[in-house]
Amino acid sequence: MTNSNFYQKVYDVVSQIPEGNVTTYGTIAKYLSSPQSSRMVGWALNKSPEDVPAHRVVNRIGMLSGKIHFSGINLMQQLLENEGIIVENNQIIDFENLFWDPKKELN
DNA sequence: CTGTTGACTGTCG
DNA sequence: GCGACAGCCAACA
Repeated sequence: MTNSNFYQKVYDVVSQIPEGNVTTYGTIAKYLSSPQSSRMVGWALNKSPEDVPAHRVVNRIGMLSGKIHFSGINLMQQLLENEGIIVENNQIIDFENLFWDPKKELN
């Protein structure tokens, strides 16, 4: 990481999320610098390239808060279910078990 | 340049 | 347990 590009780091971390796992905006923000920048993560993902699996990133309660930004309303849920993640009522089931911590995995 | 908004989170009542 | 308020920073009108 030559330059501390917040956006680039977000893309980098999100891209490394294993299939079938999810994380939260706050966790990524905290891993990068400050938890307050969680909104910036969302903003970054708004402009995120298709290479970034933004559908694996949800809010702290495991709810698909960003699904409305996807082309289809259930596209995000479909993608998650396709990876083996159970989603119901826009909320990830067994979220804590599927949670992926970059600070723990990437160290 | 000023003001509002946003894929969030934590704290307070 | 739930609703409301504040903080943070960047993009957009």
